[in-house]
Amino acid sequence: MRTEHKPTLRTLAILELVSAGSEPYTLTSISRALGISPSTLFPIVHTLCEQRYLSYDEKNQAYSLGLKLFEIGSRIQSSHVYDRITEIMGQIVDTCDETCHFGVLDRGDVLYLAKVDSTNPIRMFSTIGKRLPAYGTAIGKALLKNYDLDELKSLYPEGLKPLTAHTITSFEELHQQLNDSDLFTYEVEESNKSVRCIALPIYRNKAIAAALSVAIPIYRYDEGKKSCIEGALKEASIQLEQIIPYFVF
Amino acid sequence: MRTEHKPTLRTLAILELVSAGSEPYTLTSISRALGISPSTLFPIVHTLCEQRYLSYDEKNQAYSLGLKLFEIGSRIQSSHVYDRITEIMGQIVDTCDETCHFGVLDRGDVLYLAKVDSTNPIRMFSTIGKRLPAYGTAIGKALLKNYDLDELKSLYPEGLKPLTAHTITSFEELHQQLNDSDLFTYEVEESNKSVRCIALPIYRNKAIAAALSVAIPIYRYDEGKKSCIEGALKEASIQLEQIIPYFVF
DNA sequence: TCAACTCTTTCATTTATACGAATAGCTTTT
DNA sequence: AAAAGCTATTCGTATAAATGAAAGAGTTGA
Repeated sequence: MRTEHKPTLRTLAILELVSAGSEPYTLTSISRALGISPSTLFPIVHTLCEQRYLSYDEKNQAYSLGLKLFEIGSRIQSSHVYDRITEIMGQIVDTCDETCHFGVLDRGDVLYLAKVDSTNPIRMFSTIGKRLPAYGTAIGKALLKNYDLDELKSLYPEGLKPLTAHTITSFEELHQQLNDSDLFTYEVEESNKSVRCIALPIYRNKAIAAALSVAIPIYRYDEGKKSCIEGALKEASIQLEQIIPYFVF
Repeated sequence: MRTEHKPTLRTLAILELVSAGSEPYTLTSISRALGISPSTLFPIVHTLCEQRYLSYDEKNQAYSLGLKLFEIGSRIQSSHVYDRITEIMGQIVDTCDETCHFGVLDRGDVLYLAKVDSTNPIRMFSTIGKRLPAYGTAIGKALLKNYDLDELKSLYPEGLKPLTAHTITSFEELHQQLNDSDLFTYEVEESNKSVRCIALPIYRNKAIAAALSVAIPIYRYDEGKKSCIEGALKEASIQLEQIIPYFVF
């Protein structure tokens, strides 16, 4: 399993570069950014345009992200399983009226796949596709729950960088907290100021496949809210674990 | 502009194949589907896995869609412009309480980029990323408005296939209807039974860049509803045309 | 008006990939 | 229990892509 394919790497590097940047790129700016000569890039970029993975503005000579990736990416969201997940998350929001997230672990980061927010339904999906270091979030801690100390250290070779003043930065403290937690994991202003989170893992075949979390503005938090959320999360996790065998993720 | 790059085409063909199919693929099944030898595919597919564009289930020896494409695809939805679009669409829904769509023309199809539905906010995005032939939808007609007869014919070389019993299947009739419409375009059960649609184009530099539509169940439709929707659509289009210069699409 | 600059595009040679044949591991069939 | 299916791999050679240099094409500035 030590095979790398340079043409594919080049193609993907272009897509990532263009999708990450807010400014459109020219062929030469892509060349500069990737350290690949324009003559190499030329046919690749043209093919990407032809296949609508990139779009080219002839007037400004600028490449930007095409619609194909949007289309392919949204196929995950169009699946029946995805509908079921947001439906189940909706029940939590109906009960507790707080924002609910669903995410998976991706190389040490939480990747947010779904979000339901009761107070502003129009902007529902604004954080979908975003990522945060797992150690700094409740949902991430749920995903890291079964990691031992060495695994944690190898996941973050550069250490635990703080996201806020409250972020856990010691591997030992993180591991201790993960060990101490039984069902739920918690976060107190560790990724966002003035926000608490409660999360729990979703299992598939006795392994953690995903996690669910609820975020609460700190001023709205009390013991009643906590037990309401924990009840709703537990109930939702039971339902999710019934459909999760069919997950793509 | 006649340059094609086979390695890139192969890479993209794999991504499209795996993302389109509901079943997971093996290396050999990808090989069969694309007519490319497994030994060629081998390093490409491994690289795609390494970069998380594909994921590999070692137990079942099955490749499926990785999370990277979801991540990149959702970057369009995370943009500030996208937020603004859904916000403006939300105003239409607040006024008329009917489902609102936003889409662009993509090779003869409407590609739906955004949707706001007032009655079932949880399943908001279920049709995003989907596509329909433009000639069979109000939103598509808005996008085709400035096409002349020859352009329409070359866009659909295989003719206008009916989606329902009411779909327009004659190029002449379609072109006539596009010519007759002044601001709004209409659809009466041409793509979905029991659904009417009203749409209008969104302009950027005097060219049609996108379109907005509202769908109404036929039993709920009357002249009052029609004028309410047309007023809301017109108002929204003015706001959209102010932000549309910054569109990626 | 000319020159300097940016970007895209082409071309011949070096360099890397693509292919079929063959190997090896695994599961199901006979 | 042997064989006939699958599957993922590896290897040597034919073939195709990558590269830097150089040429167009268009734009900005003096």
